[in-house]
Parts: sequence; C-alpha cells; structure tokens
Amino acid sequence: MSKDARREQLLEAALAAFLRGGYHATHVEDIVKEAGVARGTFYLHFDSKHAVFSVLVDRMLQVFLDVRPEFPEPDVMKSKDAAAILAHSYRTILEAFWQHRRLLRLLLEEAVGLEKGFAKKLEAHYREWHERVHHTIAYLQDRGVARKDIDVHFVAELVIGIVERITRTYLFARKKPDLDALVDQLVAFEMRGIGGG
Amino acid sequence: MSKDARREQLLEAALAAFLRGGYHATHVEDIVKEAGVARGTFYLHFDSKHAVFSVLVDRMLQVFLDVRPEFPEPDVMKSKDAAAILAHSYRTILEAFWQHRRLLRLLLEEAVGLEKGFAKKLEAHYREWHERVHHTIAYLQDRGVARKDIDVHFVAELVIGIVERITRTYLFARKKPDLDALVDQLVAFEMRGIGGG
Amino acid sequence: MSKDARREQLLEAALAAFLRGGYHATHVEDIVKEAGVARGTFYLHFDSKHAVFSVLVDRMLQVFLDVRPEFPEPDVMKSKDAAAILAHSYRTILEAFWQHRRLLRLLLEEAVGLEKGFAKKLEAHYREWHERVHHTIAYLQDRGVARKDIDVHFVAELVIGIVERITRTYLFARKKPDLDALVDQLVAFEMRGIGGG
Amino acid sequence: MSKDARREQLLEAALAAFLRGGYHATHVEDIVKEAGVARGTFYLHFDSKHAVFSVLVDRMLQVFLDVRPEFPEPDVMKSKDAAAILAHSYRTILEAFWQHRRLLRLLLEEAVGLEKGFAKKLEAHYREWHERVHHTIAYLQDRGVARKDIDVHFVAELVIGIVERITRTYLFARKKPDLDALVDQLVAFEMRGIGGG
DNA sequence: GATGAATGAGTTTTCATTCAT
DNA sequence: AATGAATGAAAACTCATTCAT
Repeated sequence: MSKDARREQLLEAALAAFLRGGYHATHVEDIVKEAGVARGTFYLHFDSKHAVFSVLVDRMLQVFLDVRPEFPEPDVMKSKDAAAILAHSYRTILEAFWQHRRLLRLLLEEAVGLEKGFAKKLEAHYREWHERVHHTIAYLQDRGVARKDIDVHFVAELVIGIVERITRTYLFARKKPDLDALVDQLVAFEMRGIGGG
Repeated sequence: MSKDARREQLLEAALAAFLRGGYHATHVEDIVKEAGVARGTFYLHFDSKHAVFSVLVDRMLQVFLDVRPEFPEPDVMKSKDAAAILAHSYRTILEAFWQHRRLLRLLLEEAVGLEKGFAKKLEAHYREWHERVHHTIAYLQDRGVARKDIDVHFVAELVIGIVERITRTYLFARKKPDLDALVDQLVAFEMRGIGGG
Repeated sequence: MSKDARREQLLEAALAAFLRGGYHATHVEDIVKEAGVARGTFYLHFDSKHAVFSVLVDRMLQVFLDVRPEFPEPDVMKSKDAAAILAHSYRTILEAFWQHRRLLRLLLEEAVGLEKGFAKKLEAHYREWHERVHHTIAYLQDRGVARKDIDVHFVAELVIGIVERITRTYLFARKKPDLDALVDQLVAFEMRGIGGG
Repeated sequence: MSKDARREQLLEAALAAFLRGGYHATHVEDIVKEAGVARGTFYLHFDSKHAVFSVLVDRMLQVFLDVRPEFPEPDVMKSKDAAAILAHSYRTILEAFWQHRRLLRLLLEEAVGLEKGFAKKLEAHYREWHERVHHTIAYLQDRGVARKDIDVHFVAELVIGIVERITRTYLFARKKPDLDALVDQLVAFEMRGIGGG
C-alpha cells in the first residue's frame, strides 16, 4: 500500500475512532486496530495522536473555507429574490455540511475545549463565518430587501447559531434529511420570523 | 471549616480549574491547589474527579430547570403582547444564564465529548429546553399571534441555537452586556425576521 | 520517610544501578527496584531518568570543585619542598577521589558521549582542572624548583592524564590502595622522570 | 557497487554517524541516510547496529596492534639513545593515532559504558598496551638508562595515561599538531620530569 | 478531618529488525 | 541486491486514587 493511501486510511480510521469515543477516550491502539495495522505504523505517518487530530480539524476547516455559495448581483431585487439568494446559500452550506458531516461532528463535539492551538483556529473559523453571513445580510440591506434597523453583526451571530443547531439536530442524524424542506423553513424564518399569525 | 463549607469550596475551586484548563487537562492537584487543601482532602468529599465534575454539571442543569418564566394567559392577544411575552422569557433566561455563566460555560464547553453518562444528561436537557420553547411558540400560535404555517419543532430548534450562540458570544464576554438591548433585538428578529427592508 | 531522605535514597539507588549497567542499559524500573519503591515514586522526585543522572554528575563535579589542596608559600624552596607540595596536592586529590570513587566512576565511564549538556559541563571541568595544575607548576617554576624550559600547559595536560589513569587503574579497584605509596611514586615520576639509571 | 565496496561505504557512514551523535543517539536510519542507501540494505551487510559498531571497534584495536615501533638493541646505551628510542616509539604511535584518529575517538568516547563484550575487549587492549610500555621501560632499565628504583608497572600506567590525554587534547583537535614538538616534550618529561629548575 | 507521599495500571512513543515487492 | 513500509517489543512517563501518619 502506498504511503499516501495508508495515511488516508489512518486518517479515516482515526476519524471513526474519535467519533466513536471522543479524543481522550480514544487511544492510538484503537486507531490502529480500526485500520488493521501495527502500532508503529501509525507513527510512520503521524507524530502523535494530537497531530492526527489536528490534521482532521484542519481538513474540516478547509472544507468549510471551500464552501463559497455564489450569488448574482441584480440591480433591482424583490423580496422573493432575497429568499432565493438565502436559499441558495443555505443549500450550498448544508449540502457541504452533510457531505462532510463526520468531520464536522468531530469539530463541533471534540475540538472544543482542547489544547491551546484549537481555540485560536476555531476563533478564526467563526470570524470568517461571521464575515460571510454579515456580508450576505448587508448585501440584502443594500438592495432594499432587508430592514435597515437591524444590527447586522448581531443577526449574523443568530444565523450562525441557527445553522449550528440545525447541523447538530438534523445533519448528525442517521438518514439524510430533506435539505430542501429544511432550507425553505430556514429562509422563511429568517425573512419573516414567526410573527403575523 | 464545616463539611459543607469545605465541599462548597472544593466545588468552587474545581469549577475555576475546569474553566481554566478543561476537564482532562485539569488534574486533581490543580483543584486542591486552587482550594488550598491537600490532595487527600479532596477524596474526603468526592469519590473521584469525575464525581465533582458531575456535581457541577448537575448543578447547572438544575439552574436551568429552575428558570421558569411565567406569563399571563390573556384570551385575546396582540402582536405587541407576544413580543412582551417573548421578551420576558428571554430576559429571564439570559439573566439566569448571566448569573450562572461560569457553570453554563462548563456545560457548553466541557460536558461535550465526555463519558457516556453526560451525553444522556445533555440530551435530556435539550429535550426539556425544546419542550419549553415549543410550548411557548404553540401558545403564541393558539392565541393567533404566531403564524400557523411554521413547523413549531423546527423553529424551537432554531430558537435554541440562537440562544446558545448569544450565550457564547455575549454572555461569556468579560463585561456584562446590555441584556435589554439583546432581548429587544432577539425578539424583533424572532417576530419579524430580517425581511421588509 | 521524609521527602529529602527518599530523594537521597533514590539518588543512591540510581548511582548503584548506573554503575552496574550504564546509563542506557539502566531502566527506571531498575532504579526503583533497587530503592524498593514504586515506579511513580521516582517521578515524584525527579523529572526523568536523564534528570537524576544529571544530578549525579553535578554532584560529582561539585565534589571535584571542593577539592582545594592548600600549600604554604615559602620564599625559598628546595626541591624537597616542591616534592612535599606535590605530594600534599596529590594526596588530597586522590583521597577525595577515593572517597567519591563511585560518583567519579560514573563521570568517567558514563558522562562521556552523552547528551549535549554534559560535553560543555565536562569541558569546563577539565579547564578548571588544567588551571589548577598549571598554577601549581608555574608556582614551582617561580620558586626555582621546576625547570623553566618546560611547556607548562603541555605538562598540565600530562599530569591530568596521569591522575585520570591512576584513578581508573587503582581507585576503581575493589580494595583501597596504599595512597601514600601511590603519591610517592607519582611525585618521584613527576619530579625526576624515569631517567638517570 | 561490489559487496565489499558497499560494506566499506556503510562502515564509513556508520563511523561518521557514531562520531556525530554517539552510539545510542545514532539510529540505523542515520547511518543509511549518511550512506545514501535504504534501510534494508544495511541489514544485507551487517546483522545489527551493534555488529557494525563492533567491526569498527575491532578495526581500531587492530590498528593499535599493528603499531609496532622497532628499536635496535645496542649493548651499551647512553641516556641520549634512550630518549631517541622513546621518541621513535611515541612518534610511531602518535602518527598512527593521528592517522586513525576518527576510529580512535570512537574507541575512547563511545566504546566505554557499552554492553558487556566491549569492556572485556578494552581491558585486553589496555593489558596489551601496558605490556608494551612495560617492556620498553624494563628494556631501558636493563640497559642502565632508566632508574632501577621505579615501579615499572606503575610507570607504565602513567605513560598510558599521558598518551591518552595527549591524544584527546591534541589529536582530536581540528588541525594536525606538530608531532615532533609533542614527542620532544613528552620524552623530556618522561626522562627528566619537571624538577631541576 | 487533614495530610501528602506512595502507588501502579494505563498510555504514548521509539526504533532495531523483518520481509514482501 | 535493493527497497522502505510495516512490525511490535520495550521503555518512559502520567496521574487518579489510596492510606499510613
């Protein structure tokens, strides 16, 4: 087996093991047993248990950075267009999150409360996320389809919280949820709230 | 020092230590140093490191269970009443969360990814939370101030996500945020969304 | 047992173990077995196997630095006085070396070819030794009882070599050698060489 | 590349690696990297890391055994002849030592404190050396150019110590020392000591 | 009750050696 | 002959928990 293939296999095994037991409860022994190789083989490919975890986290952050929903720049927008833009954006994100839900789960459930380095990485990750959401909302404001009296930074945080919760509740479930339905509900809530009964 | 006082002191020291370094990176030595007692003393009051952590988590869950915003049951409501009800509810919750933010932080940042038992406890906690939010929204629907076409369970999850995010972003900050302003923004978003620019 | 007594006991056990098997072949297990304590106890007193070795080496170097043969400063000297001075000096050194021969043996047989730090320490040690010998010979030259045409630095090195060899051959033996006889021979050789048969 | 050439190349690489880092700190990986071959190749030529080291030590001991300064057997000698004989002897030895100083350094700095086998080899080596020096001094005594009242065995040890020290101090230096000057000083010291100022 | 030295099972990590290609 | 990925026994080190004082 080639060096790269073995490395990939070990990463996959590590991910499975970490998801099963969490970072601390997972021993290198568990990872290599999962991969079906000897203890030493692990250390041919990674410096330490921490290192393999770090690679997985980096990979997840990269997955996130690669999600770039594109949207058109119409001069005149209607509220319906705004909903379409949000829907596209959410759809893209949730699709990617579903695709990489195992990595994502590791990030959300394990990379929290770990050694120094991760805190900074995660902070940067959230800042980037905030940036993107902020940009989208400001864009909608500019085009007159979002209210001007909202605090964009505040709302950006709310949106992040919403997507995180959705991810935990629906994407970490066993079977694939109806993403379209999720997105519709999401957009409806974000555009109109619950009021107006 | 009385047995209870010593126990309380150790709990406080443990909380401080866990918040500083996280569950795994915190050693019993750190806790007793923080409390200024000898190592053996710790075991006179708690069975294990795990046990003291468990008490802290239980205490936090209890804090949450004790938060019971009461609201009146008018037969006829206006949208303004709905906003008031939500505001009261959020205000109560955020006030309690701020009050116990250190315990809460432990819950959010450390009780994740720990041994089996906690996962179940947390799940129950979220179920309870969901129940309450669900009840509030259904109440508003019943009284005609919330739309009927929303998926109440889905929205309940969104609301939980929102509050979690707000908690992490604003309540874990160093100085006390303007809770009234936070609540106003929250309610506005929940009632009307961002649309209607 | 007090902390200090335990530490001393472990140092003694480590010295015995290192002398028996050498640094690398000696495992922490051997040291603690020698001391009759558990593995963890070792680490209560020393950070690592390397650390305990380092303490022993430092202790040996200190023993050497503490050897300070004093000699009078007569204005007029005879060759006989010179011999007496050298004899006193050698006697003092060999006495100290015999006293601490186990530590010394560790230094000569193990601290050579070990990690970075020791090389520098040893170099400093030899420089100091050279300094002392050089000073003694120059003193004898000044007082007219040693020839002026010798290279004092060179001879200082020879003397160091001589003492090292004597140490290895006679002091590391099982029973105490006749130090007086050794010293007499040493002085005779240093003063007159082997010539003049 | 022929089998012998490859073996020689590996020996050379091993020597370089051992001198750089010492026996234990040098890994087979370092040796094969130095030689520019794969790890497995090493084991085609040597049974173990220990074996290659052993070959190098044997080779050094052989170098020493091959040093056989010859000297004439004049019936009547003068002190000057004795000096010439000693000078010739030292010159031959130091020349050979300089020639093979890298191997020699390995012997002096690494073959100490290693597994059982080496201790015995080294002991035999020193015994042989002692024999030779002893023989030379006794020869000079017999011919009336060395004093009769010296302990020949003792002096032989001193001479060995002197040569060892000279070797460490001057031959392991970067540039070639003036061997003739060294030898002159050596002989002067051995024949006359430092006395007679 | 309090102390803190002692314990030892449990983990990570290393690296000489093997062997299928 | 050469390769280099794989092996796994062997070691160092950690730290929650115990217990004699």
